[in-house]
Amino acid sequence: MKEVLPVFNSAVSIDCVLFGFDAGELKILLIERNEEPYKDWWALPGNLVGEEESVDQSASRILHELTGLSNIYMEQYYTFGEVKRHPQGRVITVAYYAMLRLGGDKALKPVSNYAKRAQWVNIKELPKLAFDHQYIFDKGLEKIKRRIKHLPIAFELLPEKFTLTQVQNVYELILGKKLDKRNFRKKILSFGVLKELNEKQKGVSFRAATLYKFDKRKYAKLFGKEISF
Amino acid sequence: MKEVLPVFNSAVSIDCVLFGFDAGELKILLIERNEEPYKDWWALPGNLVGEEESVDQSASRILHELTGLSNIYMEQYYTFGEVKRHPQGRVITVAYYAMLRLGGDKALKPVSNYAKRAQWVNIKELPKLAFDHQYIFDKGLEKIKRRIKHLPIAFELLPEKFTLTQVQNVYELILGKKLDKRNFRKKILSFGVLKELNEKQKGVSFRAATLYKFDKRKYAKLFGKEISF
DNA sequence: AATATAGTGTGTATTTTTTACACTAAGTAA
DNA sequence: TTACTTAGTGTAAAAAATACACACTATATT
Repeated sequence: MKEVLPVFNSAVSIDCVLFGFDAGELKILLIERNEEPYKDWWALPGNLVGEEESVDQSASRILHELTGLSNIYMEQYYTFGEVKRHPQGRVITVAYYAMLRLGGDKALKPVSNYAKRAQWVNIKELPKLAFDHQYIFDKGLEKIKRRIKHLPIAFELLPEKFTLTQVQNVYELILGKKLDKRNFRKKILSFGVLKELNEKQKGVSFRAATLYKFDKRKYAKLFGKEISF
Repeated sequence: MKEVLPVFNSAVSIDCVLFGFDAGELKILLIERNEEPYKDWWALPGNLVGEEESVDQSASRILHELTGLSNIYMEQYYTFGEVKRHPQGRVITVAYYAMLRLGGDKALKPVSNYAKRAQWVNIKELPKLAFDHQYIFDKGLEKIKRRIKHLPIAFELLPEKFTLTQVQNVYELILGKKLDKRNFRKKILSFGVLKELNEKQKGVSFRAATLYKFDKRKYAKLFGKEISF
């Protein structure tokens, strides 16, 4: 089949902005490159799209290779196609983001050979990034800001059981501003996707907060409805 | 440079959903293909991305080739990357939409050779489309539905001078539902981007409506703010 | 000249949503 | 027992969204 259509015009890659919430900070996963160009620079995890995989599959594969995680919801948000964005040739890149629960257990799996190592980095302390990755990240952050106002995606960053204060922290980190506690709670509970548990936070040296769980069934029904913060 | 990176993994194309409003109907521009595959089928206008143009430039070029129009705001909304979407090989396509003023004067320019002809078609009466173009269109329509609730992009479809009823018609066609006249007017005027003119509609056999103009300066300031319908 | 027709243009009351704002309760640690 | 720290709660005011109906005006028709 390729005989008919082989106008080589570009390679296609995927880049992923993987958000994680840890120790009260919003972080993304960066890799330290082990190859030219930009050897030794930090970059968003990414790779070329395989010939036998869709772009969505490619994004999942990259996530899996880096973290060992599967079945994570990833959302494509933009395709970056400037001619000169890659110094060694034409590469158009499709950007995805995902929100990950960083359980202490889920350490990163061995990263593939194109990277020396991978590391979670606070989004407020990002190093200089390779290629146009800073720009790709900026657009991704904008995207989830808009997104979190309409859908409660923030829960995907939290452990299975969480306190309302934790949820509020995530919102504040993503939106970059303080929210009123009472109004926030009213609103977030009004979505009807949180289940209060008969359980309290443990190991804190002050009054323990009630734990909540995220009700995936009800959450699914929310898609399509619009909600705002 | 290409020596280093020539992993051919896909061709990249652009497909455009060009919306126009004409004779009270919401239409898109379709072309009738003159080449295999899907010869003689209707399809969204599209083409391969050139090696020396960004994907945005490519979208503008395609629009220009088809309509002779330049300087139209086009928005990229999704990239479709299923492996089998093109029967003759791997082609990943980046989809854009634009809203066009269909002045009677602006007839379509000669279409490029890959199409026999181009035609505006009511979105409610689309023929069977080539490739996955029906799906690409569906996603585009969803996108502008969401978009029009937050930004008054509908004006881009209207002639320079228009009546409030025309604006309402566009909204109703895009959203696919009736809106209350009084509430609609209140809302649309509250955006502060419409200038009332000292002029009335002409050539109608009933009470003539007041004409309005769209204030681009104020419109620009709206970006960033959120507004809803 | 009178009338029919078809779309224009307008206001108010009700409900819902958003915002602003401050204190008491509970648990831990000293 | 006291001091400390975070959890948890309600209400009033303002703003936004909704529901709803009739008179006006320009033309065409008789």
